[in-house]
Amino acid sequence: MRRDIFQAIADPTRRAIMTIIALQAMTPNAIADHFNCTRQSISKHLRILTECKLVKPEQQGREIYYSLEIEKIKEIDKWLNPFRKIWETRFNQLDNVLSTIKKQKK
Amino acid sequence: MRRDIFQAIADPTRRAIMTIIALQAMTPNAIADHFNCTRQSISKHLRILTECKLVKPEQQGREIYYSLEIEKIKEIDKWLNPFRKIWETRFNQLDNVLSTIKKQKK
DNA sequence: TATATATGCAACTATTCGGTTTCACAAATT
DNA sequence: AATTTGTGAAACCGAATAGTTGCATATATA
Repeated sequence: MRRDIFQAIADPTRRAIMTIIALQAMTPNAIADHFNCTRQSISKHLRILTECKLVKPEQQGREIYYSLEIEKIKEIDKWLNPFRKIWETRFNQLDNVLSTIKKQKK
Repeated sequence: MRRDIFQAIADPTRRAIMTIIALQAMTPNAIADHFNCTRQSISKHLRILTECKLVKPEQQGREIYYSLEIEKIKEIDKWLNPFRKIWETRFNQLDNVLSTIKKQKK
């Protein structure tokens, strides 16, 4: 059972759940209303998201409110960093090329 | 056959391949040297990465050099944007709290 | 207390996934 | 021309995945 954030966000339904509860915490039933699959299926997705800490359950009476653990999402951003550096460098290089052309025009 | 970037980066081997060829384009054989699985397995991963445009093949004689398509990776960054807004907002709110405390100390 | 509601868990199923082995083909080398 | 080298594709396999149905449990409500 691999269970890391990358595998978690691979599923489109789970990404959708993340988007929905980003705005406000919600119960599994309320979440399931947004999809045309069973509540149990959503429950399973929530378990996976909870296991890798992308989501946090909070019991309130017999209801459980799930909310986004925004800190965990930063890990994806962190993974992007080296690649971001590459595209920023390329952008700067393009910038240099453009300013060189500008100078030549002068 | 689902085939989007999120499913592509879900696999750790594929993420490793991306990191390796980020520095310089490489042939499948050269890439496979970094892993203890068969070249064919790497070839399969490269097919998936190519299909969703995260990687670009360039034939050179009988060799094929694979390089990173950095532009495509930006799509993940783009997906992160709404979440980034959330954590930036929270950071600002924390910042406000801190400056309020500071003022009170004065 | 009896019933309805909210939820998670287990068992099952079809499909997908990552890997291997085997093969085919084209380019380089002898 | 024969052989070696670099590569992709197909067939197969075991494990994982996403979904379902059915059940158990706990909290609210009548």
